[in-house]
Amino acid sequence: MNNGSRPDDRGSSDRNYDFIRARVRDDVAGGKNGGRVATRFPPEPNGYLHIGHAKAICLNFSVADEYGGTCNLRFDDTNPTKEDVEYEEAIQRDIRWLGFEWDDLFYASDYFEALYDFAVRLIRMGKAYVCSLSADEIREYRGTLTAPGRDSPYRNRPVEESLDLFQRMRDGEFADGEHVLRARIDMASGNVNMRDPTIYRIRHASHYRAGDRWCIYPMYDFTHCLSDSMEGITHSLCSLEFEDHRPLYDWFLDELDVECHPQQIEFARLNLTYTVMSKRKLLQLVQQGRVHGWDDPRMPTLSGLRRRGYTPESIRTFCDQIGIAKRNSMVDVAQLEHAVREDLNRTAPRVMAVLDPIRVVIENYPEDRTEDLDAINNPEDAAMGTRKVPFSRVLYIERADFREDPPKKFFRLAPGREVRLRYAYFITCTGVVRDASGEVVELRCTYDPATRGGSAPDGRRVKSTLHWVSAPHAVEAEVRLYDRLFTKEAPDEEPGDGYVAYLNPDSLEVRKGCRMEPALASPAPGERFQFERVGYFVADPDSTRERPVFNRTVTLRDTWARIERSLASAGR
RNA sequence: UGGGGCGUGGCCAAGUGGUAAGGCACAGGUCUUUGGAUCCUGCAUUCGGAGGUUCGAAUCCUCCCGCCCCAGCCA
Repeated sequence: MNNGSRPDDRGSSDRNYDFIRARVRDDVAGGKNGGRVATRFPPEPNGYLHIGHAKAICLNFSVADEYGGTCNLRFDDTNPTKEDVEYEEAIQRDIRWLGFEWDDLFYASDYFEALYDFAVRLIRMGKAYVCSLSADEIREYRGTLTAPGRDSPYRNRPVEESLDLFQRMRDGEFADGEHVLRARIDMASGNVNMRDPTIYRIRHASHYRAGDRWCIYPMYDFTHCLSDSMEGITHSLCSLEFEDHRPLYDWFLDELDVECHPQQIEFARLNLTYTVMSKRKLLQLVQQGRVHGWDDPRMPTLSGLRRRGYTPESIRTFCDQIGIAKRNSMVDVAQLEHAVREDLNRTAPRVMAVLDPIRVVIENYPEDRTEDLDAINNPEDAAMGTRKVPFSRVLYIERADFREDPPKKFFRLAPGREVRLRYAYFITCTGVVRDASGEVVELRCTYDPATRGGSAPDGRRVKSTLHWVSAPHAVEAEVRLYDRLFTKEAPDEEPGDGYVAYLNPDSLEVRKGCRMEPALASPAPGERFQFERVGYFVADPDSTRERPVFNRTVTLRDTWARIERSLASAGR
């Protein structure tokens, strides 16, 4: 295994063991499987990976890594009508991006021949039979949650007849739905999964990998456990809803008496506030055009988070912090945001960008003069060095950083007030210029030449520091401000497709005409920055030479916004 | 008396009979050329509820309550 090794990998650390790691640790200590650990991540290539999958990916790859084991990637591609190579490729890309590399790459579809043989063996043993009931009839015979089912009239079909029928199913002699192969278990079981489950169905559909070689396809329950077994998986980790399937998983492996019998262990899947996490709903958002694609930065998909500017490191840290347990839970998205902020604070270079510019003229600064001032690239990391930022007579600052009539606790620029321009000078506002409608369109200021670099020789202090951009040197850019996709914490809890009603109409705000320092002229797509005092941003692939485009990953913690809010609610 | 799970602070989550870790959030304070970051402090007399066992219970027993999953020829 060769994933990005982290400083805080378990092993020798003082971290707690979650119940799965505790179990693996005990199995290894007890010499089970010869002390070998083998896991796998088994997605169906029918959609894009999301942050919930990241939890499973981190678990499987990390557990293997922590015990010197292996972790495979296996595509559970047993339903030709839903799967596509586009999804397969996206899944591989996203796992690698997250920082993991699988030991072996497998496909359930490569096991079709072996799986067919296992099915034939079950028929010979009298443990499976071809059933010719219709889908509706099978449902009817299955009984209900509280009433036992009834035996299919085909349940005692002679072995030879089932064998013949199964062969002919494979040969394409029957139409979809005419027959099905069923395991012969117990129609009265309290566990509905054990009531003679279907293990093969006829599907005259071409498979994205197997082409038209097959017209019968194995079902998940049958395929999954045997695939795990054939791969020598020791611990088969999956989500809670498969708990009821474990007896069936075990039944197949026991009846077929295979060498390797993996232990299935279930854990709770991840739910995040203000988003939805089901592939079906995400697909619907894409298909209905409610977002711009699987990689829309508002999506909880890994490709969406990547485009949003999330780092793989921050997602891994997040997965580590939320833990693994069996109770259904809903993690606050603030926890995810905390993880990126923490990572980006350490690694993102600082730059100055004005998202909602207002002109500032420094009246006592010479018209034709330009200075290059030194700015620190990252105060958290001196090794990232410094850069030069041009300063001139005409600048832009953030419109929100000026108030003609400043409220209490507003420390920024106001008439007669002196503030610092970061890395530049102290300036004092001397007046405003209005347009015909009376709106302030320009600020007039003076600067103190003695404060070059941002500190006053006389020890004079100012209460705030503003970011700014020199107008003649500014790069014009587009900035996309993203917010949560839904207005409700748990849109998923709405019945049916009710979640759509809670889409946040303000989840995307496009700002054009933003002004940035020259360092932002031609960013590489995916390059991340902290716009000082504003937030973390990433260059979007839509960027062009003439017009860079940035996506807001997450805002900085904003104490002023909080004060403003409490001031407002205090009823002034 | 269908089967299978789960209940620890606002949100995650350790804890497995010896007297409630940690993270997020929140609230104060420190520091600061980002109202960022940092650092400090506070934040469950109590573990769904009620009984019981015990010197001692979130942990063991009994009963009760609540929530989630399962009746695809999906995974």
